[in-house]
Amino acid sequence: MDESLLAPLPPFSLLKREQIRAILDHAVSRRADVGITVFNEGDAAERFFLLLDGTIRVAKVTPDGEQVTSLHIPAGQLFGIAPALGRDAYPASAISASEVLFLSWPVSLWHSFIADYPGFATETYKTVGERVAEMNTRIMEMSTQHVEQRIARALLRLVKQSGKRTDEGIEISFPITRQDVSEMTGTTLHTVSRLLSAWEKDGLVSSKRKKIVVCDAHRLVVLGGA
Amino acid sequence: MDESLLAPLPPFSLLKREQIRAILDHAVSRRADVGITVFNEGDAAERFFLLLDGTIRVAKVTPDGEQVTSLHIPAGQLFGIAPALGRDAYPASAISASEVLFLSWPVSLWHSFIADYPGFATETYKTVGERVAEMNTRIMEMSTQHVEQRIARALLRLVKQSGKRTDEGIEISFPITRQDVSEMTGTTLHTVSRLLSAWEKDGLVSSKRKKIVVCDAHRLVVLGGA
DNA sequence: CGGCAGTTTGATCCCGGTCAAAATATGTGG
DNA sequence: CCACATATTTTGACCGGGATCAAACTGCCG
Repeated sequence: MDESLLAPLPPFSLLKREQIRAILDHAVSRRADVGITVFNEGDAAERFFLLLDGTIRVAKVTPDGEQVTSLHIPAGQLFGIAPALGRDAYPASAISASEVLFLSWPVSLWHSFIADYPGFATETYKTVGERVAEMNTRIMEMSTQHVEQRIARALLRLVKQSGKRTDEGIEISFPITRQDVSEMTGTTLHTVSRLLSAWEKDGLVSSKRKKIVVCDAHRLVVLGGA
Repeated sequence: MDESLLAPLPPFSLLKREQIRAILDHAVSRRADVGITVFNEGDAAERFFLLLDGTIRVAKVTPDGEQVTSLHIPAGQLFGIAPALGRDAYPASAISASEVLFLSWPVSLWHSFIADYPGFATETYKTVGERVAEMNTRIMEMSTQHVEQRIARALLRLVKQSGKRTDEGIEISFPITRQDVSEMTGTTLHTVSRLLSAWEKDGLVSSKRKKIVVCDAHRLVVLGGA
């Protein structure tokens, strides 16, 4: 495990090489296939995590078994940072949305990280702030917008966060089903399917099984409502 | 301004009397009538606040002027804590939902508060954590539940947070209109009105103009879905 | 080639939004 | 204290977006 992996990431950007080395020496690394649950909502928050590669889906399950995806976490970000918010249980589950590679540390180290490494706290809370802002926006969207606009925005968010340029357009870099999109937007896979079909006919997107490519982001933005 | 006002509040509970005195000496206090905007979404985050009395409504406005209420803040809590999350602008507006009394400090003091007063940071981030959890729940509700359940839960949340026992039941302690409830639940005042009328007929609630009393919380919980 | 996971498409229904209007409080100035 | 203006609430009629139900279709993997 090389220090240069962590050096460019926000939480560690202000640290010296030997500090990063010390942090790495305490880390446990793990790889997981797509669809693996890293931790479950309600579990005792015993570790916190850093995603090195892949995408993590943060979801809650309703009493009657329906999934609701509240957030996607791209490579390079911390996740499962319950201890930073004074919680002793994870408020949601973390599931790999692709093959993933991540590090983790016991929460007992959290306070020493904060104390010993300047900038670590600041940078961490900045990502918390971004996620709060994103959740706030989601709440606003769900309250006021129609399904079509919500799906358009959801795709744009994914594309911005983890899109890969291809010759057709920008592709979402992890496998994603209609069902997944419906869980992000509070609809049904049927509605998502109908909409994507229509958009494909218009040349807005192009999708295969578990794959979505946004061809005309600009028109999608318009659909989502300036 | 007396130190004993702050002593029992979470962010200050671990501090010594003279520390609280020092904090108070830097504070500006202000009173405001109902409906006053304390700060606006997008404003430069120059101060952070502590609500001493009353209730604050946190809201965003959609591009086309519709309001969405994302949170209610009860007396005793910090608000406008953008600096804690590394933001330089407020992500939402704060409007008084009743007559309010609050203190505020310039953000420049934030870091010294954190550095000088043990427990202040921890307690602050704990409330952030609670709000994140609440927003998460809101997102889940909006995704999966029907209007009736959402309104039931919204009322229960308000009643839990700032309910006052009366002989009829538990009363929401600040003036609240059908419109307000609709902005919390992403519906229309018409639907809220119809529902409250029906519930009143069933003896679940009792409401006057700008006033809602929950008479049978238990049955409301059932309506909201275990 | 059979079977499963994911997708598409059609038909139908109903919750809750929208439009419209009246009824009821509250406040204000004369 | 009354008359009028304004804010809030109530109620009815109607309609449409999107959920639900149902069934067929299309890769893809063993």
